Amino acid sequence: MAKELPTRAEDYAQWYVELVKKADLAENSDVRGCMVIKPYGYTLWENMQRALDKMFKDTGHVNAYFPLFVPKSMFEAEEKNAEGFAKECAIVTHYRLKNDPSKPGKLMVDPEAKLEEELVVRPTSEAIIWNTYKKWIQSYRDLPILINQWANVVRWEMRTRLFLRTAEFLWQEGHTAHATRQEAEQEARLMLDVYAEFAERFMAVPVIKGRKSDGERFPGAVDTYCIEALMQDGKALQAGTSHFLGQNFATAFDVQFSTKEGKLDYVWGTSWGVSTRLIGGIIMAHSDDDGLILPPRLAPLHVVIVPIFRSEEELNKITAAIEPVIGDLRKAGLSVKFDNRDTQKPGFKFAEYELKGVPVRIAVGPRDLENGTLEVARRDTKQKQVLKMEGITTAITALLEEIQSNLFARALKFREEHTTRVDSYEEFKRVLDDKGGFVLAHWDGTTETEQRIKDETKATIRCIPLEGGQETGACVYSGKPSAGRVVFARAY
RNA sequence: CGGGGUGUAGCGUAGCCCGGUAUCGCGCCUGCUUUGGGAGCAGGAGAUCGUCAGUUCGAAUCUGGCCACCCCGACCA
Repeated sequence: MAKELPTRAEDYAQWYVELVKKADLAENSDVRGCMVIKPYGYTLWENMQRALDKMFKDTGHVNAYFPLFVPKSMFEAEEKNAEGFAKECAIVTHYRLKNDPSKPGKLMVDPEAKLEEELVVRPTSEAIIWNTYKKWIQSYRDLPILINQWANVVRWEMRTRLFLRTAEFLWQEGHTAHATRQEAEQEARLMLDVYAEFAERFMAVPVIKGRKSDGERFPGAVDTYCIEALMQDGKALQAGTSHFLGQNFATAFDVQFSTKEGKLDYVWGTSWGVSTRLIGGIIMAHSDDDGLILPPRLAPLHVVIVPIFRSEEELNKITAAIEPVIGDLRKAGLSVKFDNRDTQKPGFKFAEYELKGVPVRIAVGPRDLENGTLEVARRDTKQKQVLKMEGITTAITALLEEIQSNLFARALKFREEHTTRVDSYEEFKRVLDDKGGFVLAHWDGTTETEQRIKDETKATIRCIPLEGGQETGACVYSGKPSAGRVVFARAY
C-alpha cells in the first residue's frame, strides 16, 4: 500500500480524494467548491481533449466560442431548462467596485453600478447559442450547423468533490441544428456512439449506452441519451450525455427556416457534453491502493526511466547508454521522462511514479549496462521483466497496448461480475446493499415508481439500455407489466 | 438551506477543561554516510494560535460577534 493513502476497502471516498491530491492531479482552491487542476491533471485533460476533438472533427463538427454570460431574459426563454438550472445559477448583478469609505484599503460593490439586467453565468449554453443560431438560420441551406465549444461552466453545487462535482468545471458542449427530426435524432445517437467509443478505447472504461427516464432527463430535452460506467465501489457514474432537443429551443428562441417546399418550420436541435468529471471516472475505474493507474492512451507520461547509480560517474555512463533509447521512444510518439535526480533514492521514485500511475517504468543500473538489458515494470499488474535494450521501443509500444487492453478487460470483467438481474424487490434491495453495481430489473415505466424506489433505496434508473433490454416481465416494485429491463444503480 | 464539527509552521497535530507566548510527526535547509523498492545520523530555519472585540497584570486557553472550511441531509453532470 502506498504511504499515507487509505485503502479502498477502508474508505473509498477518502481514498479517492487523497489520491487526487497526492497524485498531483488537482487540489481544492480557496474558492469554495472550485478546484485547481494541476499540470499533471491538466495534461491528462488535454490528452482527452485532443482525442475527443479529433473525433468531433472527424464527424463534421467545428469549434466556436460563445460568451460566459447569459442575460437573464435570454436564459429563461426555454422555461423547463431555465427552471432545471435556476437553483444553481451564479448571477452577475454589478459591474464595478469602489473604495469602501468606511474601511480604508477595502473595496465594496458600487451600488450605482447595478446592471439593468442581471447576467447568468452559464450552467450550459443552449440559451445563448440558440439565440445566436436564430440570426444564422433562414433557410434549409443554412443547415445543418454542427458546432462544439470547449468551455467552463458554473453550477453552484451544495456539495462538491474534486473532478466529480465542482462549482466550476471544464467541458465541451456540442450544439447542432438540423432541418429534420430524423437528422437530429441521428446526430444525438451518433455523438452518443462517439462518447462510448472514447470511453472504451481511450479511457478503457466499458459503458452502457441508454436513454434516460423522464425523471432523469435533461430539462428542455425530448430525449436524453447517456453512457453509464461502473466504478470500483459499485456506484454508477454518468460519463457522457447527448440530448435530442426536438424543436424545444427553436420554439423558445423562434428559430425558423424555409424548407425546400417553401414552408416555415422550426429547427431541430441536439446538444451533447462530457466534462472533467471523466477524470474522476478514470481514477475510480482503474486505480488501486498503491495509487493511480492511467490508461496509456491518455496518460500524461507513458514511460519513466529511473537510473540506479552510486556516483556521478556511474550516472554519466547510464545517461550515455540510455539517451539513444529515450530518443527512439520519443520518435515512436511516447512521452518519456528520465528521472536523473540525485536527491531521491530509486525506491522513492518507484513509489512516486506508481502513485502517479505512469504505465511503464524502466530501471537501468550498472548491472544492466553490463548485460545490455533494462528492467521493465508495468503499473497495471506490477509485473517486472528484464528485457534486452535492443528492440526495446517495439517491446514498450506493444506493452503499452497490452496495458490498455488489459485495463479495459479488467474493468469489463468487474462490470460483468457486478451486473445482476433481479426479479423481486427483496432481491433488488439485497443486491444493492450487499454487492452494489448495476441491477437489471423490470420497471413499469412510471415516474412514481421510479421516485418511490429512489426514496426507499437511493438507487436511480441509470438508463433504459439501447441494446438487449427487450424482454417482457413484471415491474419489481409494482408488479405491473414492463417492456424491458432497465439499469438501476446508486450513482455519483 | 437544516443538523453537527473544526480553525495552532507548507501539511497533519498536542496543548484549551484548570490563563504565564506553544508539543510532536512529515516536509524544508546544512553536513557526513547511503543509493536494484519510500535511507540513517547530527545540526538548523520556520507560528503575530481564523478574525474582531471584551475580561485580566497576563489569553492559543475564558466570554461575545464575525469569517472560513469540513462532515451528515435535501439538490445535482
